[in-house]
Amino acid sequence: MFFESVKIKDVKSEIGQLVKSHRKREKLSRQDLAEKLGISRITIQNLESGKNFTIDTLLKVLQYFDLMSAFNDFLKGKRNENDNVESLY
Amino acid sequence: MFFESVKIKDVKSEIGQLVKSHRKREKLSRQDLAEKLGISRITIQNLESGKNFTIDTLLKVLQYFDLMSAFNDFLKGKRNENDNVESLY
DNA sequence: ACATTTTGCACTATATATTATGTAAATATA
DNA sequence: TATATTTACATAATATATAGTGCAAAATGT
Repeated sequence: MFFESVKIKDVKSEIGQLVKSHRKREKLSRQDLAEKLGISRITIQNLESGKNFTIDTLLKVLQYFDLMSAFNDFLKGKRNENDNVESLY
Repeated sequence: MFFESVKIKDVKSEIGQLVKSHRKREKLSRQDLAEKLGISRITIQNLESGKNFTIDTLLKVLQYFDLMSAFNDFLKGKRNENDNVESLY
């Protein structure tokens, strides 16, 4: 019995799908979204197609689609989990 | 009445704190962690101090601290939420 | 107190993310 | 079908993330 591990490549692809899903939902072309974020359409293309990209690029996109606060909460939760591990015993 | 918005800078700082928290918990120096991930201590320093960095760097760290799968689930959840919005009505 | 390790912050060099542009294929629209 | 728009994939130039190094300050351990 073993568990398939999620690969870094998989997570980058998942991010790409997430962005594409939200972009399509608002009927925006990559060019449209890029202009709203002040970046180039090539960067959106790279992000959506699983290439490497910077955290700034990701956060600009999450911010535009109102996902940044949820992401921040996710991070806080994981930090608190960790901080409280030994204090539980 | 208004809500304070989370800034991109804040989220990057939160990531830095999360990484530092997990690293300290395992009593690793930045050099130690960097070697385990095959990157430089400078990159860990930049990540922990709120500078810009790449998604590859973040995912290597999350993978090491067993947070990558949870992050992937977070992304999947946000994609499914979006995909199901209009099909609900 | 002392020695050792870790961290913070310079600086420089290298690797690569980002941008701009062009072109062909794919998709959408009339 | 015909037209317009979007996307995929190159190339080349620029901006910046990453890496290597040195050194002083801070933290840690004995």
